[in-house]
Amino acid sequence: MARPPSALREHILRSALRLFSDSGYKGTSLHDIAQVAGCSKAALLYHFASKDAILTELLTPAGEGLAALRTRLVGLDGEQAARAAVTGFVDLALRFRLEVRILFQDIPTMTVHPALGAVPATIRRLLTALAGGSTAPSDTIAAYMVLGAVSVTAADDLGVPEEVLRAEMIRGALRTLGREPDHP
Amino acid sequence: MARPPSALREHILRSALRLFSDSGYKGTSLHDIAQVAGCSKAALLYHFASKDAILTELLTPAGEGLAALRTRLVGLDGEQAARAAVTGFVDLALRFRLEVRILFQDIPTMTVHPALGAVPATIRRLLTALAGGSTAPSDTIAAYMVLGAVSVTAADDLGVPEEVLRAEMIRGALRTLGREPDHP
DNA sequence: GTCAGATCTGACCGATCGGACAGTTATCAT
DNA sequence: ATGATAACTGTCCGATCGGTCAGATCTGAC
Repeated sequence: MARPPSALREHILRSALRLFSDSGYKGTSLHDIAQVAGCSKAALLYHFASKDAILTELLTPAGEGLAALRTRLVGLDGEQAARAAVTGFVDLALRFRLEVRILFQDIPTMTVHPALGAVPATIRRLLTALAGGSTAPSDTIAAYMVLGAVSVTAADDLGVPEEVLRAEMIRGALRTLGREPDHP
Repeated sequence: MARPPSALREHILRSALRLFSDSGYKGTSLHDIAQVAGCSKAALLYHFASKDAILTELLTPAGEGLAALRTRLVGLDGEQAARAAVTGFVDLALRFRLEVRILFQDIPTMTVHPALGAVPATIRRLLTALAGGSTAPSDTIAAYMVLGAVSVTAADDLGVPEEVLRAEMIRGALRTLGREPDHP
C-alpha cells in the first residue's frame, strides 16, 4: 500500500485518470496510457497488475470518501440529514471531478467492480438522506435530481472558480429539495 | 428513409438500443447484438452499413427532437424561455430515456459524431434558455444543474409512473432555477 | 568492481473486434 | 417452372486488444 512513490508510477496514474475521464475506461487502451505517460506498455504492467488494477487504484480514494460521507450521515435525519448530505456530496464531487466522470461513463460496468461493490448501497443511503428521510415519490425524485445535478455539474468544467461553483451548487441543490438556502 | 420495415431490421434496432444503453457503445459488440437479435453478425451488416450506422439511426430521432425544441425556444426570453425549456427538455428526456443513457455514457466520443454535430450548440442554447437569458454564474450553474438532474433522473428507471415523474421533475427543475412551480 | 534486485524494453501470444465476401436460401412476379 | 432480387449465412481478414516473458539496463550496497 505505502510503496515508494516511483515518479513514473504516479505519472502513469495521472495519465490514466485523464484518459479514462476523457474517453472512458473501455475507450482507453494500455497503448494510449503508455504513450501519454511516455513509457512502454510493458512498463505499465510492471507497475500495475492489470488495466483494471489501475482503475481500482484511481477510484479507491473516491470510494473511501463516499464511505466516509456515509458514516458522517448516520444518526442524522430530516433537515440536518439533507443539509449534511448536500454539502458533503458537493464537496466530494468537486474533490473527485475526474473520477466522477469515469464513474458516470461506465455506471453499468462499474457497479459490478469489486472495489465499488459498496457504492450502490451507499448511494441509496445518500438518497434517503437527501430526501430528509421521506419516502414520498416527490422527495425521492428531488433527491435523485440533486444527485444527477451535482455529479454532472461537477464533472464538466464550466469556467467558474471552484469557490463560486461550490456555493452555487449547494444553494441550487437545497432549492431543488425545497429547502431554503438562506440558512447558515 | 421510408423503407420496408423488415421485422428483423426493427428487432436489431431494438436489441442494439437496449445493449448500447446497458453496456455502452464500445462495450457492445456486433456479436452481442446479433445474439440478442437472434441472427448472424453478417445479417446485421446486411441491414446496416456499419456499427456506427446503427448508432446513428438510433440517435437521430432524439437529435431531431432536440433540434425541434431549439426552434420552439427562439424568440422566448426570461420566465417564458425557462419554463418552455424545462417542460420541453423533461418531455424529451422521458421520450428518449435509453438514448439519453447512451449519450451520457459516451459524451466525449459522441459529440464528435456527425449526426450529433449540432448537439453541443443546441445544448448551449438550451442552457441560456434555462437560465432565462441571464449570464450570471449563479443562473448558468443552476441551468447546468437542471440539465444534469433531468438527464440522470430520466435515464435511470426509478419505479415511478411516468406521469408522476414528469410532473415532479418539472417542479423540481423550476425550484432549482429559483422559479415558483405553482404557476399553471 | 561486482553482484542482486529493481526497472524497463521488444517481441510475441491468444482473443476479440469491426467488417468483407462468396455463396446459399427464401420470396415472388412472370 | 424459372429467373431475379432480396435476405441471410459461414468463413475469413487485418487490426487491436490486454497480457506474458526472456532478456537488457539501471541502481546502490558492499
